Amino acid sequence: MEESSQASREKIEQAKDKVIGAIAETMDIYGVTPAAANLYATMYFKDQMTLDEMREELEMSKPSMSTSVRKLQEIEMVKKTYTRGSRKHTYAAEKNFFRSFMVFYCQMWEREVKMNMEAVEEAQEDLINAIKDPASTPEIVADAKKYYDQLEDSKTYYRWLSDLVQSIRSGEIFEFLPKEK
Amino acid sequence: MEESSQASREKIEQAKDKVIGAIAETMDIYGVTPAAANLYATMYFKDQMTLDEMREELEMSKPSMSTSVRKLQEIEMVKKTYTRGSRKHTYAAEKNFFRSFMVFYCQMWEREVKMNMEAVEEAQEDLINAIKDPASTPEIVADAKKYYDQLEDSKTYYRWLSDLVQSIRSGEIFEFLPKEK
DNA sequence: AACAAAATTAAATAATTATTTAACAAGCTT
DNA sequence: AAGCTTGTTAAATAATTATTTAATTTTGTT
Repeated sequence: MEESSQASREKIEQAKDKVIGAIAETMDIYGVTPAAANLYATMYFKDQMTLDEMREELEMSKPSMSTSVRKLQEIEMVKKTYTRGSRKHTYAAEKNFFRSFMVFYCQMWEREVKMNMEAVEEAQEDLINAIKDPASTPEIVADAKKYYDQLEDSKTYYRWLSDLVQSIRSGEIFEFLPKEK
Repeated sequence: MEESSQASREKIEQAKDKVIGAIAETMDIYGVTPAAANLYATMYFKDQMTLDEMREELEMSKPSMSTSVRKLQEIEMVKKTYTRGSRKHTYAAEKNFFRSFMVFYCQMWEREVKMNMEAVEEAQEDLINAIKDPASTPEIVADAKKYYDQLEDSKTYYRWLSDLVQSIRSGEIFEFLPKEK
């Protein structure tokens, strides 16, 4: 053994690896590839990294690191950092989980609300046409009304989800559910 | 044309298809296969369905319907219904999106909190050992402390997420963010 | 402007995941 | 209990997605 302090260094590495493993494993939630999940978890304990350092540390190809970083930037879990002197690009992990939560879920929920609300509105138009059409039998009208009401009901949910997004974005939610208790 | 009311029937089908398409498309969020997503969206406009009706309607294999239904049951977006008389199993879609939201996200977030909290607690133990170890150099101790504090900070987020789950489960959140405005 | 280094894109391969067909097991009905 | 219907499991195939190697483009330095 060249130095007894090496044992402590290893304990630290072990500790980090436990957390890196857990974060990477739960990151499938965020719809990222295993490479991106591992990368974020690794970066979580680093100040900043270049693509070559990532490749070295994860033992993966540079394009894989490049696409992973881009994907992580999209959901704002990684930000580009400007380091003068070095001409390599440097990137840093967002370490504030609250911010990651906000960006990721708000983005996702807004897409869901937008897409589904649009479809619902269009569908309701069609249903109204069927209801108003004099050629429609009473049975058809009843059916159309039933679906119309079901869709109208679903809008309550989409509006609520939209409100939730607003409340997270504005930080209002933390008045109701404080970060520290 | 055998009956002019057919045009209205078609308008209704068109309307449903728009919503079915949108729901199925946004359901990748819930980590289900395309088959399961399509199935749920289709069931959303039906009272209840048997496996054979699903196979017929989606033009897919019965085992595919069987596994899709099971997956949807796991996240409680589909429930088994008991229909006397028929010996075929029948299933119904959960049509209350609030309930689906609750079950899905609470389940997911609880898993994330549990896994990551456990890893963090274990890692912090290791770090304390490194800090207390007399063989550790001052540099090692400083490093270990830095990581310890970072992990301690992350616990604030996990506790908050856990509170959010509680608040959704209990319905308390709807006092702050009402369903209808 | 020319060169070198770094990053990205494209094409090919590898790995994973979804779906189907075929075999099996469980559940009713007579 | 035998036989038919329904549902599930297992193995094989198909489709998709992730990753790599190779080629190209971009960026910065001299």
